[in-house]
Amino acid sequence: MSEPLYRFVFNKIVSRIADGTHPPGSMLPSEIDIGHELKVSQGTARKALIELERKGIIERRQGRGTFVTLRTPESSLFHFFRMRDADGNQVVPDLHSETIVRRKSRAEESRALYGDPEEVYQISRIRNFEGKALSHETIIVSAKLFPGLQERSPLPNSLYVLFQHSYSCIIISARERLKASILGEELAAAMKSDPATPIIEAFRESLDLLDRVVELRTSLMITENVFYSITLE
Amino acid sequence: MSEPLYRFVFNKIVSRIADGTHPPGSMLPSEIDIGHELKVSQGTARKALIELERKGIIERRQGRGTFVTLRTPESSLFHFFRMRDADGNQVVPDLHSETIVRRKSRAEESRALYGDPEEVYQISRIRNFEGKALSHETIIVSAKLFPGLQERSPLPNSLYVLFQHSYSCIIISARERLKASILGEELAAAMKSDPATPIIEAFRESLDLLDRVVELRTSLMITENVFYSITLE
DNA sequence: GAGTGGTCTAGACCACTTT
DNA sequence: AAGTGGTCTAGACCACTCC
Repeated sequence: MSEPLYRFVFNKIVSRIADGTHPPGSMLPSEIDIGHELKVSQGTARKALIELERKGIIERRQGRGTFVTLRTPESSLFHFFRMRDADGNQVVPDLHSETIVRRKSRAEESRALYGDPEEVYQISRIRNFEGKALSHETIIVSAKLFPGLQERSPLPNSLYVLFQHSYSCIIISARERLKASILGEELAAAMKSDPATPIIEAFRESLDLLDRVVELRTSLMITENVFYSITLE
Repeated sequence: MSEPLYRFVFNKIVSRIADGTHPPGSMLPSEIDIGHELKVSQGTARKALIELERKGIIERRQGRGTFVTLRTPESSLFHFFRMRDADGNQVVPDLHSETIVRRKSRAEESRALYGDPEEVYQISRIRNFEGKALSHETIIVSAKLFPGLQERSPLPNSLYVLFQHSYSCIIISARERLKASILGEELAAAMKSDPATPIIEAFRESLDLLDRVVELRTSLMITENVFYSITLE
C-alpha cells in the first residue's frame, strides 16, 4: 500500500477545490456521499476531511456540513497579519496609499515564484493604524497568474480575499523571515516618521493550497505601539 | 455526553506524564493496553494518542511504540529558537556569559507566572554565533518551581532540557511578541557591538504541558546575519 | 423529521521494529 | 514470531442545525 486511501481522498478533494469544482464557501458532499462516490468507507472519507480541516482548507460544522474555507477580511487578517496591541487585540490597519506597476521579473523573483513568470505585478502600499503609519509593503505576484490586477486598483485591504474571489487562489500558509532594521530617509518621508525609527522587516513567501509560492512580500513594520505576535508549538 | 471519552483518556495520560508516572523518554502502554485499562476501545485510546502527538507531548513510531517526548538540545533548539541563516539552516549558538540571581518577584512577574511566586530566579546570558554576539536573554522563573537553580550554574545551553530532566517540567508551547529596537549603550558594551545596531526584542511566555506559564523570557537578538524564521498557517 | 458531523465500538489486515 | 502503530471497514448511536 504505497499511498493510504485517505490520502487519495484528500488529494482528490484538494484538486477539486483547486479546479473550481468546489468554490470557496460552497458545501462539500457529506462524508457518506464522498465515501460512496470514491468507493471508500465513511471513516476513511472522514479521516481525509479531518486532515483537510487541520490544513485550513475546509471547515466542518456539526449539523450543518463541510465547507470550503472562505477567506474573509477578518480571517485573513487573523491568520496572516500578526500585529497585535499590548493587550493582544488584533490590529486592524487601513490603507493609506498604493501603487501597482507591471514589470519584468528579476531572476530571483522568477525562481521563487510558481510558474517562472517573466513579468510580475509589484504592489507597494502603506498601511496606517490609528492615524499613524504602520507598515510599508512590497508585494510581488506573477502577472500570468493574476491577469488584470493593475486595473483593479485600488485593491481591497485584504489581498488574499481578492486572490480567492477573483483568481481562485487560496492562500493556506506563509513562510516568513524577520530581521530588525531602521526606517531610513526614503521611507521616512512617505510614512511621515523619524528615519531612525526601528522596524521589523519581514520577507514572506505565501503558499496556495497546492503548496505553490504565489506571492512574495516584504513588510516593513513600525512596532512602536504594536507587536508581531506568534505562538511557537 | 459532556466530555468525550477520548478527552478523558487524553487528560488521564497528561496527568500521568505530569506526575512522573511516565517520565520523558519512557514508553507508554500500547493502544490496546490503554484501552483495556481505561475501559475504552482501542480506537478511542488511539484518538487520544493522536491528539497528544499533535500537541507534541508524545511521539508515536510504527512498530516501536509510543514515547513521552524527550526534549533534546536539538529538538528544543528546533522548536523554540527560531534563528535561521539566509539559507534556512538552523543557527546553533554557543553560550558566552551567564549570571543567575535570586530576587523578589515584581508584581507583573508574579501575576504572569504560575503559582504567584514571591521569589524568582533571573538568568541573564549572552549567546554568540560564529564568534559574534547574537542575543542577550533575560529569563525569569519561579524560585519555588525550580529550587536550587542557582547552584547549577553554568546552566546548559538548552534550558528546556534542564527543566525537563531536573524539574519534570516539559515546555510545550510559547507565546512570543516581537518588536524592533536598537541595542543601546549598556548592552553594546557587553555584546561588543555598535550601540546603534537594530535588534528584535522578543517577549516570551513559555507554557508547560498543563498550559501553565512557567517562564518569562526577553530576548534581544542581533539579526545582522540571521533571520527569525516562522511559518504562518 | 431529515440530514449533517461527532463519538465509539469491534474486528480485520498491513507495515514496521525488535527479538 | 511477537508486538507495535497504521489503515480500513461497518455499524451504532449522539448532538446539532435547519426545514
